[in-house]
Amino acid sequence: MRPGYAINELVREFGVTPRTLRFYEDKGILAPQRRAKVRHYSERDRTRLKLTLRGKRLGLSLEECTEVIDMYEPGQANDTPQLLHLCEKIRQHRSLLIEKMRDIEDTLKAMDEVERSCLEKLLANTAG
Amino acid sequence: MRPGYAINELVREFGVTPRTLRFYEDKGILAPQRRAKVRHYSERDRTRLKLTLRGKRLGLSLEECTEVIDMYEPGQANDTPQLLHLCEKIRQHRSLLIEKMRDIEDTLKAMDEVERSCLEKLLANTAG
DNA sequence: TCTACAGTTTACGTAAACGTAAATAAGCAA
DNA sequence: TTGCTTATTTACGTTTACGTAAACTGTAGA
Repeated sequence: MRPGYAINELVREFGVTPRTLRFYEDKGILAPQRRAKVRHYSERDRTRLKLTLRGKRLGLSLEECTEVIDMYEPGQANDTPQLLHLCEKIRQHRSLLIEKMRDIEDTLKAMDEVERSCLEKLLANTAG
Repeated sequence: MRPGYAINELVREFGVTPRTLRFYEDKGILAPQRRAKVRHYSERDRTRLKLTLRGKRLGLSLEECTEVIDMYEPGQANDTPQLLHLCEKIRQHRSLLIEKMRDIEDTLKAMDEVERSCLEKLLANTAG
């Protein structure tokens, strides 16, 4: 039994349903081997799943997730035009991520404000 | 003409369609006044729209967005149980945001790696 | 060998977030 | 007032990302 994962192992580890894994397979995100119809996921599958779920948490669509994953697995992009194209895609995704970062920072600041005034009111309540 | 916004002003400013604004109205996110059937959006509407779109960029559903917005507009939450509940919601949302933050940082690091190896290859190409 | 059970396939269903088309109404310019 | 443009309403359509039910299969244990 080579290192690999049954469907239910990934299901438990990542808190998704089997349906989700099969759906991702349909979409070409995962490509488990079969031993008599039964799926066996590789380390690479697990990584791609992890990256996909991370992308989803950031609001990416599955298609965008695969785009990002494809950037991580440049495979054989060795000629100059392809490398330049990859660089450009990286630049774009990075600026999107930085925008999200700013969004989060702004939201966190605002929430700190709300919490502060909330605590003040609570203090006033216990004092009164 | 009091300070306010026509539907097309918001449409242009935020790059959404009128349909989106009407949809958000249906969902109770926006509540423009009417002058003979025509919508006029207030400053508050504009702010709520802005916060909604920010939330969407972070992968929140519209329902989650309204939850967050409601936190910003605590209105009259003055009794202790409500204030405590608000504090708890803040705590939860904050931890979600921090998780997203980490996701972004991890992704950025990985992308930096990919870019570096990409630039190396490019350099090798021009050198060869 | 029987069976319980985990996994698979097929296919229709669903919720969210709008898109789009058609008919109607309102505002504005000449 | 006519004509054009913009806004509104109604309602069905669409995409994404799965959920869910039904029927089948493979396999490990009693």
